[in-house]
Formats: sequence, structure tokens, C-alpha cells
Amino acid sequence: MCVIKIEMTLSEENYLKSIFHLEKKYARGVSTNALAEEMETKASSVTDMIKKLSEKNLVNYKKYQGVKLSEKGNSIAVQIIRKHRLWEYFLVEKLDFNWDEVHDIAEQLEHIKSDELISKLDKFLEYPKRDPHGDPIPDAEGNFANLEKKILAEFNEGDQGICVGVKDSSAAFLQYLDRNKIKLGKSITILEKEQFDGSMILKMNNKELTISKVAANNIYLKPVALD
Amino acid sequence: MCVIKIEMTLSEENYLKSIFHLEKKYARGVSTNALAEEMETKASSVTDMIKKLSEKNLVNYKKYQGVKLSEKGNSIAVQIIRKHRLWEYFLVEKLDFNWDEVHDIAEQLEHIKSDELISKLDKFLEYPKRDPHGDPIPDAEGNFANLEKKILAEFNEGDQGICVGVKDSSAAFLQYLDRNKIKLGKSITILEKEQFDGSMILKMNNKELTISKVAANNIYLKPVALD
DNA sequence: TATTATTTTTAGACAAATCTAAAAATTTGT
DNA sequence: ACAAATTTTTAGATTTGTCTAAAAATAATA
Repeated sequence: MCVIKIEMTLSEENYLKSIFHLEKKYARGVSTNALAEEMETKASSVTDMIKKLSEKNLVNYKKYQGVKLSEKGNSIAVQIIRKHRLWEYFLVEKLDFNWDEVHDIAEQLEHIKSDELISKLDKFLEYPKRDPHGDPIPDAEGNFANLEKKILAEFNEGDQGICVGVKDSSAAFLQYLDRNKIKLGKSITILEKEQFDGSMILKMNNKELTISKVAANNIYLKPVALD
Repeated sequence: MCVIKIEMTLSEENYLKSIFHLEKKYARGVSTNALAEEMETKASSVTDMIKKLSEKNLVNYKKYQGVKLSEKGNSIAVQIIRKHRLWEYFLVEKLDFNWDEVHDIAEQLEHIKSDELISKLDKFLEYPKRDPHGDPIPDAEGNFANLEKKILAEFNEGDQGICVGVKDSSAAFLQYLDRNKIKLGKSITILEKEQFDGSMILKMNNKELTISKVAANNIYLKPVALD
């Protein structure tokens, strides 16, 4: 059980979080440029910060080879993500924010330093398993409960599923979903899939709805077995 | 209606808040040294920051003359105090923290930037009027509802009052109050007042309790008219 | 493979907030 | 009122995180 508390600056925390997210896409190491783009900064700044994180053994780094999180770095990143998602849940469920409004505020709240706070917030919220966008909230030990989910665009005609998450959490996309009454938990059946452009005709709320391939690529469904 | 948003750093906000609190004590201007002590920093650092705040017209400053908040500076300070106290209320009432544990966390939360967040938090908490230590929470316009209150040490034998606040909010004092079952809202009658050392014998919860002058100087009561 | 293009790192500079040490202004005490 | 003590300010340095511009390493291409 590692109880060593490491002093982290806001900037360091944000770097770790970005590396964590980019590792999903670049499993063999996150490049300086990719990180610079994600952090909206310059490559030279990234190199500087990576050196610092490497000094602290939070990332594994060899010049020109990209970075990966160390075990310690990973667990810090996961705790930041836990905080972010718990706060998002709080903002939507308790303070009545819409799901497209919470990201920037949670981005600030995730850096508040207090383990007790997060543990009490978690309890107050009754240990939610996923945030308002369907992303899993890791528990205090850093374990993600991973729900079975597939991208809507990969479903076929006749398939059915429950909307469980979104890939794109931008306000624009979330507002598009709101306008079309697509919410987490909704049951969706694929009526038709257009080969030409990948658009889909869905049945939801007993109504038909056509969505583009772009949209379908950003919605996660949990498949429902039809027997 | 002033809707100009001023970019404030964490440090600037903390200085404004400290100046606000010290103005209560030093009405004719807060000295560099007093501010340095409050901020736990050096006088030279204070001078630098005061210049910066003065540039931004948040304080009125003439060399060697101490500082006062400008109207703008005052209203920013009040909003920070509003945030601090609302978060303290949240931590105690919703997350079940004890009143001696919330200060440091609220100190961080008070710097989260989002008017919408505070307005929704206020609503969620049902517009509380005072924080867990009895200090008034200013409303969105910055108005403090000021409750009638007097220091317990100034009461005389036979007087009665309701505990409405504490002057010293240190964990040590709050824990002392907890141990002696002194809470906000409790009715207290002064049975005896020792001239020699200013200690008092009180009746509370139908029991007798002796407290020192030091303690009595840090408890606020709202006087109850006895007829 | 040699050359070009791209990526990454280094070197040097800057702004914010702090510090120490010394100078300047103000206040105090006799 | 004048010297001593105190307070406040200035000057110059440091740290953190960033930047630009140039050099170095790697990757792509003819």
C-alpha cells in the first residue's frame, strides 16, 4: 500500500492526465507533438515538463522515444480522473447542470487536494459508477468497472442496445443529442444502415430518427441480446 | 451593474481577502507588515503585490501609507468570502465534515471560477445565511445579513443568549467547543462571572459549565430579552 | 543511400511570485 | 528635535512554466 504523497502542481497534474488519455491512442508511447497539441502548448514546453515528470519517476522517458506513465504516474492520473468524474456527476445530479456544461468546472475541481473530500463526496453521491457522459468512475483503489459497450456505428440492422455513453463529450455534440432526445439509458434499435454514407435510421422512444455516421461513431451502446 | 470580469490569480485573490479581513482591525489602512504576517510572507513580497493590485485599481495605495480596498477590490473580496462560506456550509451540511475540518478545503474551493457554479450551489443549499461558524454568507449582490451578536465575555450574570457564532475558528478551539457540547443555536445563561479572572459559570443543556475568559472572548451570543 | 522533411531537444529569454539584503522613509524616545 | 528603532521600499536573484529560435536526431523519400 503506497501512502507516499507527492506534491503535484496543477500543470504537472494536467500533463499526467493528458498522457493517460493519449496512451489509449498511442500505446507504444506518447509523442512530444501529440502531447503538445493536447495541452495546447509548444513541443519545447512539453520536453521541459516531461523531464521534470521523469525526474519524479512519474513517467518513463528516453529522448526522442515518447513517454509512458510509470505505475505511480498512472495511479495519480487515475485519481485525477476519478475526481473529475465524481465532480461532473455532482454538478449534473445535485446542482442541476446540463451534461454539456460541466467539463470546464470539473477541470478546476479535479485539482482540489483532499482525499477526505473525495471520499466523502463519493459517499454523498452514493458511489456512482459512471459520470454524466457514461464514462466509468474509478473507485478509491483506481479500479474501473468496465461495462460492455460498442460504438453505435458498428451495429447492424436489427440490432438493439442501450445508450451507455458518448465518445465525443464536446458541448456541440451533447447539445445535438439533447435536441434529438438521445440520453443515457435509452433503448435504441437499428432499423436501417445506409451502406453509401453509413448513416443510420434508428427507433427510439417509439419514433424513427436518422443520424449520420459521424454521430453514430460517437455514441456507445450496450448490446441487448435478442432471442 | 458592473459586469467587467477581471482576471485574478490565486495569489491576488488571497491578498484581497486578507486585506478585507484586516480592514476590520485597521480601519485607516492595512500596513505592509500586518499583511505580510497574515499572508505568511515577507514585507517585500507584499509591497510588490500591492503595487500590482494598485495598478489594477483594486486597492488604494500610497507609499508608506498602507492599503485599503477600492470599491472594486472590496466587491471581489466579498465574492471570494461568499464562495468560501458557501463551500464550508456544503462541506458540513452535505458531506458531513466537522466544523473544525473545513477551512483548508474551502480555502481551495473558494478559488474555483464559475458564477453559475456558485449560484447553483447557493440554490442547492437553499440560500444559507451563515456558515458553520456562524459567520454571515453575503448574497450574490454582496450584502451581509448582519445578525445582532455580542461577545459572551461582555454579558453579565443573569443574562441569557443563543450561541450564534465563534470569533476564533481554529480547529483547537472548535474541538474544545465540541468537547463541551457548545454548538450554534444552544441557549446559554450566565450564572456567575468571576471578577478575578473573568471566567464564567454558564447553564447550558440544563447543566453547569465553567469556561475561561479566553474562551468567553471567542464566542458570540445573540442576547435574549428577559422580561 | 543521400537528401530532404519532420520531430524533438537545447539554449536563452520572459513573466509571476517569491526571497534576501540593503537603502529610504517614517515613527519613537529621550 | 535629533538619534535610534522600526517599517517600508528598492534592487537584484530564484523558481516555475512558458516561449522563440536554432540545433540535433529521427523518419521519409527520391
